[in-house]
Amino acid sequence: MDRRPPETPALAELLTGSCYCLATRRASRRLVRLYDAALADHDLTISQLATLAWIRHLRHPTVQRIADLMEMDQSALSRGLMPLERAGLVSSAPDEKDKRKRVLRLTEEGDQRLIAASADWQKAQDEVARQQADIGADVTRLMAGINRLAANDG
Amino acid sequence: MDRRPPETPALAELLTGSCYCLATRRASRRLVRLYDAALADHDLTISQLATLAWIRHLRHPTVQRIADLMEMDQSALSRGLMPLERAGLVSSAPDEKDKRKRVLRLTEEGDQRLIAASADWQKAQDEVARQQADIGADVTRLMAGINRLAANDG
DNA sequence: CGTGGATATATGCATATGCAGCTAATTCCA
DNA sequence: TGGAATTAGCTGCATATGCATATATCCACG
Repeated sequence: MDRRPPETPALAELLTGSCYCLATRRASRRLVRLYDAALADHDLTISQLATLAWIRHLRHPTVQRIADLMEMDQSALSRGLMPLERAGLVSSAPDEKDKRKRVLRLTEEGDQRLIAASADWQKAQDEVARQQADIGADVTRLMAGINRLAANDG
Repeated sequence: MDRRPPETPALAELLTGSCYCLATRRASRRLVRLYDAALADHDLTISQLATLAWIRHLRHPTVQRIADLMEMDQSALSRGLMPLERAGLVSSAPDEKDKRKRVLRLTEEGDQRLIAASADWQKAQDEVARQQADIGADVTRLMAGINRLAANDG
């Protein structure tokens, strides 16, 4: 006899992979594994690479500013910076004009590691595009939809 | 004067949001926040809801089997089960035939919480679909592409 | 009937994330 | 100008994840 309880419509839908949240997270996990592996030689994760890139890009990079740009909680970024500072890739100093803020800066090594790793990031990116040429359009469409959701937030 | 170093093509691409990995992860973070908030009243995360749903669905749910289905590392699921067992929503017993395996089971309360929470999951899912009707197609396309990537793995 | 290889779990270690709450600094306004 | 409201950042707490590794089983083969 089958001891499994009867399915409900909602549970059935959730399990068939049609939950937007679960499906997207799954895709995210796969890609992160792929990109992280591509960057492993540089001892950087894709998240850390992005953080370094933002610090290099901005005129006046602070924790909150980067967190906003990466659309993540400031506390998460704050913690994410720790291994980078520990590794000597990022340094920081309080802002002269606003002592609450912490102004970030890439060290010489941080800059070099970022540049070197970005070449392997490009390889991973190209490889994904090569294997699945439409993915760019797919991701673009998904982000457009997601952005519309966010717009309704406040 | 502008102290920012010159951009490289790769870094420029990475920062403009065209990194498949970062874009997907960002979308994932947003959706997780949204669904987790929708489930907060039930003290469940979207991840925990999925885990409970799989346990309820399978004839013979074990850690590895569910990890495979959710496409995540077995150790991650193993840890994810802890709060569920601690909360009394899931119980387990060693498999009679194969003592290495741990057979999972929903408790009465686990079953009730799952059913109750799935109604709110449906609300979140419907709300997302309502605000962005195309998202289903977007996610489907993305997953199809991602699945093609995975096929090239082994 | 061993024993080596494969399988199922768990743990140590590290990053990734978010929320709540705390402190310091700044800003705004009466 | 002085206190309220806001802003930046941090820390405590909890889950989410993956990799490497240790342990217990199981299984197939000699």
